[in-house]
Amino acid sequence: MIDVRRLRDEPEYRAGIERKRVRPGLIDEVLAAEEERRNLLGEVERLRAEQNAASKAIGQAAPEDRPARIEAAAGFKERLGTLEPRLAEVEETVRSLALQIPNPASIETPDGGEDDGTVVRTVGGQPAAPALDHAALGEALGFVDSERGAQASGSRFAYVMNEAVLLELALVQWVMAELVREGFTPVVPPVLVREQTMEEAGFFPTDRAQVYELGEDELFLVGTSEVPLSALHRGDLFDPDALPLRYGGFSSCFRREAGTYGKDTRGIFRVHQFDKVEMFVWAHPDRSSEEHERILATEERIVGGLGLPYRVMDIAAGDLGAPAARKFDLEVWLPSEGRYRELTSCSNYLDYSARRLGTRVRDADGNRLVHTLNGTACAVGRTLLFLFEHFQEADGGLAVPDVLVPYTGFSRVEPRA
RNA sequence: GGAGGGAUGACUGAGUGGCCGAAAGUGCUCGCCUGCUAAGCGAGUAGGGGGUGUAAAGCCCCCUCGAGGGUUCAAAUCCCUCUCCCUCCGCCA
Repeated sequence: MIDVRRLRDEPEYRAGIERKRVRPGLIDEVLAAEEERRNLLGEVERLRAEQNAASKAIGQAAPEDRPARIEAAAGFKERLGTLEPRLAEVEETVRSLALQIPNPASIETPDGGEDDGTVVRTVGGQPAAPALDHAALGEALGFVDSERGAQASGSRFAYVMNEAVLLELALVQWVMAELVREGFTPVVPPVLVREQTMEEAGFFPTDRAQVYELGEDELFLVGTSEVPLSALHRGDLFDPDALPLRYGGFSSCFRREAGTYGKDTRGIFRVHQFDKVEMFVWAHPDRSSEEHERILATEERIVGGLGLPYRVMDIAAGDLGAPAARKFDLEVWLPSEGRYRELTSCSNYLDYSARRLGTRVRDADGNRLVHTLNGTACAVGRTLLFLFEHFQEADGGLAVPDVLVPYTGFSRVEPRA
């Protein structure tokens, strides 16, 4: 949730919002509702003050004076009875409008939309396409069965099998070990959460269409472990030296992929269910930018450590998503498509999510909201698919990246006869 | 699934209708004391919001005792619903 006061008082804050895609007029609607709220609030508070004074006087009055005073005080109750519901209504209006407003883009974030991100750096080359693309290799080596997946669960579901599973487990273990070395606390979080958790994490109402819902139990399947990780410190008040707190969550992720019909239909590039190791950091508000750099560096160490060629993109304002103020993507070269595709991503939410969560840090001049950041340590399925192309060998076999060999116990998968 | 007990400030914990935003203790801050440290002594110390200040300070007010609603002139305290924690029984591993 945004800071409505800053929206009112700081032109730069408003400008950061306007650089994202916002429905015209929305901002002014919130400000108008907020002004009405404050006017009503003043009235209600004045009445309540009078009522409180009258009630207090009754308590101190002699018993024989009380009946008359009680009768006189009864009037407040009635007047408040009409004003308070109006105030509640206006407050709800402010809230529901404010929830629709995205976090302002950081001043460093480039202008524009999907195609306007800037390349920060490029690491590695752009190898030619191998004999089989990732989907064909997955099928040929018995790694992926999309057909049976579709029979069991529908399109965009797949069985991952054989050595691909061992590769997945190796990836998770290696990545987790790297994170632990960096001071991250490993977590396997709940993947079903309440609506409130979705909202406080910054996903509802804006991304509700992407989320699976279990109506019977009023629970939602998370699209990333970022959601339950954010709930881990809901309402907490930290001492400054407790920060930063770094968590590495491993979980399955579920996404409806609404609005992606016909996109990325081959293989397991875009599926409804995948496993992911996610970084989530609670940072002191003065130091979130350096934490962001640190998360990015960790992502580069992981992707680079696997030997995948990539480039780092500074994502443009219009492409950030509601909660992020700044975001870097790591795009890896996908030889079969001859272009870079997103593999990991890291965002700084500043106080956007922390405001709803009520997570703060003690500070010399008052308590402040903490900043939250998150980044993909390893999107397992998609990482596998890049390996299928980059580590494919001339005979149709697959080499295993050196860093994973200690975890797989084998260094190559032979082609099938 | 059934029965009961509980949730109070950073933490422990008292408080059954007005004198309670809340005893006491711990922690923390400042001061005193003290070769150093520990201990001791004194004072202060909840959060959020609105108003008034150019700003900071200050001042005034409102809300908050798990969450939401209700009763009452008045609720931490009484009633209802929800969430979470604990104990017992049953069921499953």
